Amino acid sequence: MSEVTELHPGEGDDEDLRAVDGRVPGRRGRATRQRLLECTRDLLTTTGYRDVKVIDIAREAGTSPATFYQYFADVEAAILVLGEELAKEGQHLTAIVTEGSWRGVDAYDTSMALVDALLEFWDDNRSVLRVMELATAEGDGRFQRIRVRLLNDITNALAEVAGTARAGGGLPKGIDPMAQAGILVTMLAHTAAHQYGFEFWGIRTAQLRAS
Amino acid sequence: MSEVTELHPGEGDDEDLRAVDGRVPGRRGRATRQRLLECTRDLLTTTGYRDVKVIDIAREAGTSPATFYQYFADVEAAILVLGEELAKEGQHLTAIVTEGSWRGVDAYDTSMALVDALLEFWDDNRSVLRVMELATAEGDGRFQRIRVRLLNDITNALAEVAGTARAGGGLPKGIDPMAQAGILVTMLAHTAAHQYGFEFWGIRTAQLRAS
DNA sequence: TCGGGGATCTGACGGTGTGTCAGATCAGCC
DNA sequence: GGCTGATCTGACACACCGTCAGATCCCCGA
Repeated sequence: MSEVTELHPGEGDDEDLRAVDGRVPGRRGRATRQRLLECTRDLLTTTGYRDVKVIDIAREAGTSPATFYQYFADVEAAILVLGEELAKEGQHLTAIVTEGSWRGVDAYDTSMALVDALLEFWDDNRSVLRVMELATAEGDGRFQRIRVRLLNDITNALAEVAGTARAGGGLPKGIDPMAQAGILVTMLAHTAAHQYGFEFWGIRTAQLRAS
Repeated sequence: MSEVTELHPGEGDDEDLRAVDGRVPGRRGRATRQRLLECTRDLLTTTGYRDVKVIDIAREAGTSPATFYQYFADVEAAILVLGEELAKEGQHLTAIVTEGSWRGVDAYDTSMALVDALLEFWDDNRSVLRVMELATAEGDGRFQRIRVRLLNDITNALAEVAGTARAGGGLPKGIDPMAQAGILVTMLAHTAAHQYGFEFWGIRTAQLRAS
């Protein structure tokens, strides 16, 4: 559990990304694809999800719509990839949980660090994440899977800690750590999203977490 | 606080709904408008938010796109109205809080009733509500206002109860009841949305609420 | 250095959806 | 029946979608 790599065996370093026709893109192609992705993300923060048009992404990226379709089936597919990137990036958060100290007073600091990092992460990527929420809620399995993967990394780590704490008598038994951690994360996310007295919740949940 | 009506003075019985050109619709017009609204809701449960097209709504309602635009500026405007309807309907939930008993063992039952009602409400209207969530997150003030109004009715009631409980020493002080209730509701909503062991959370939050 | 050939891009097109008129249709009333 | 305002819609100009075939670019071997 100390290694961060190789969590999803079967996938290579890079996803087997391939253009629409099944070809494996070269350097130039990957660059274009990346540019497209970044423009998608930008537009997503600028414009509402419903108003993100392929043509705008292409224009922004200095290319043509046809090129976009060379790499993505539709806008959602692009956002999906952005989500996958986030899932990877989110593993930094796991590190905080696994590497931090959860003994005694340290637990509080670790909690705070986690909450801060979580909030910052969500804040930086809210535009993508909220689409993920919607798509998941609408039953889109692809997004659902990524969402679960993203949350799972954090959740697993938390669950482990919670398990330890429970063993020590600090936490009540019979509470599914998964569900608990999942809700906690969602809660934090929404706290961040809706700006309900930040500090307050940061502290409260931190205390809760530290049990 | 025993009356349910007249919570928003200044608004008449019906909103001053008027067609695109400023006219006040008659009987037929209102019927068409309503039909359009229902079809919008239907399509929203059937199709993804991004794929709800005016032309489909119109077709479904047995009318033409032009007619739709007679009553709504765009699809979002229609959904907004659906949201307003929900805000009104949601006041039933308030009744549970204000009219239920919060003394002793009864508090548990009341909690359960509230949670059940809340979950059912969210479940029945999730398609509209999740659009509200997204639009709110995207900074759309109109949706944000409705969302707040909807939550506020419940939140206010809960906050009052919480205040009472606090006076009785059952709850810790220093916790903003607003924030608490708000999060609670969001939490429940997401619990419902993502189907994390329903029963479990129902019980847990109920206990929490009953302090 | 100079092609050759695959990788990459794009113009162009048919199809669908948008939003707005002006005019057609309808419903209630004298 | 015929008038009048309310309601609806055909038609249009415009925008976006998604897909080709072919143009362009770039790498690599000779």
